[in-house]
Amino acid sequence: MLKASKKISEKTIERLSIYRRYLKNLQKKGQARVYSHELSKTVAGTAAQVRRDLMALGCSGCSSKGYEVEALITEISDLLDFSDREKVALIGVGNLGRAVLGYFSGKTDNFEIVAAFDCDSTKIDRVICGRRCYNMNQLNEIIPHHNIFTAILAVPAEVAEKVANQLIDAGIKAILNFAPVNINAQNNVFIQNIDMTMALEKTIFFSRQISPAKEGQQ
Amino acid sequence: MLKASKKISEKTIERLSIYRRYLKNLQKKGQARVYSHELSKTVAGTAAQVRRDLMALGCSGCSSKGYEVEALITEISDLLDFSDREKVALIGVGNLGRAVLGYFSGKTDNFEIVAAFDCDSTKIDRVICGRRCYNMNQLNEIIPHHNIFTAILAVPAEVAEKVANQLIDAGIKAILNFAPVNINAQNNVFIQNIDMTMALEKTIFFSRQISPAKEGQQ
DNA sequence: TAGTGTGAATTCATTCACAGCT
DNA sequence: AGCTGTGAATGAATTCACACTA
Repeated sequence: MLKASKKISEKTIERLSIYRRYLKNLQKKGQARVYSHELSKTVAGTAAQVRRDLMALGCSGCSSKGYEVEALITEISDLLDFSDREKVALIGVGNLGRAVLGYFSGKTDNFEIVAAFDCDSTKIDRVICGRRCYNMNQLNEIIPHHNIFTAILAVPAEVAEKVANQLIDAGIKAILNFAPVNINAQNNVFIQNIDMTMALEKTIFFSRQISPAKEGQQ
Repeated sequence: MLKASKKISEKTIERLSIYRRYLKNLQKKGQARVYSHELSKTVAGTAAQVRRDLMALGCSGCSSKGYEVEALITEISDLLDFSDREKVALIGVGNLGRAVLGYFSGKTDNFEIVAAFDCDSTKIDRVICGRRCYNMNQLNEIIPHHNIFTAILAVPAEVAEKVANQLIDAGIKAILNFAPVNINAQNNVFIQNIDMTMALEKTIFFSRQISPAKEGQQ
């Protein structure tokens, strides 16, 4: 866990996550090796870009007949994963929160949503998608107690910043934010936004543009 | 509608969408003017970046005491919107699709999800979140008939590419893709990905890094 | 005085192009 | 022959810095 590894760009981290998902599929199918040009298709990029990304990783098991699937998965996982199953909290169990919970349930092996929180008393203490829903005022017990450092924020925009600050006080170090507002986080906290409205407006915009190019990720 | 305007970058389009949302809030509150440094907070950017973005727009009503809120909204809307309420189709009415439908219902005034599609016969012809759910094999009638050019793809990864091609055949020009696979679209079609698993893995990664910076949008 | 507009400088990401390996 | 590894070139996005304006 003495990772550190000088400086891998965010863009590269994003692509490594996508490569890994694809590699795991290859592994399931029994394919032992991949070429960079094959991986490049998963991110709509070039082979050279893939090689650069893998170089940043430390690259390892490279030969002139492609990369070893299993070695790459191990390398990427060494970088991206800290514990076997990273614990994540979900804040906000409305439509979107429940969908997110459902979406991530079962289909992954390197992280897990272990607790959900809401302030709606009709949800508290109920079990939703297999997760117990806690009261927001229990944040300060449960988050440190379970050693949770990552939270998914799926609350209304009006309260997002306030809740984010509560999360940070409780020890959260990174937030995946679905609320359509910027969270002005103090340093030392990472905010990743998923702004669905912006993404859809952008998509609509390009639906009327003449022959634009491909694209990747918000 | 003879927009064209040489070349506005994707990043700028994204930010303009975000500025507009914020500007509409200001307008509701009755604020008539904004400074670039105020807008910059909505995207975790700098004032200079905002001014550049607005310059790309054509900028208009700028003075030395900030920008006019209403004029900016008009300018941005002239660029981003084509019709009053752009029509969008939703493909896949599972958990995620329903959440997306719920998320966008009512809360917006410049686009609307007018049709939903699924291949699950228990959903077809039912009304879900106020939208009639059609059979996938009706794509070719309904999409051209309603002049729909934008689709939200919320189907399982295994079928995403196949369905995307059906959409393109039906006349769709841009796709907001939630499936965790790259869609290898022919030219002239725009694909915007929202990869929630990648976004969460990235967030988890940074939860353990020492003091990283802020961030915007997938 | 406190903002905007913008050329120039900088930083960051991607692609090229080619040597080296199998 | 067809891949990888990588310095060098290019291109895109951002920030600097300062003249200009009300």
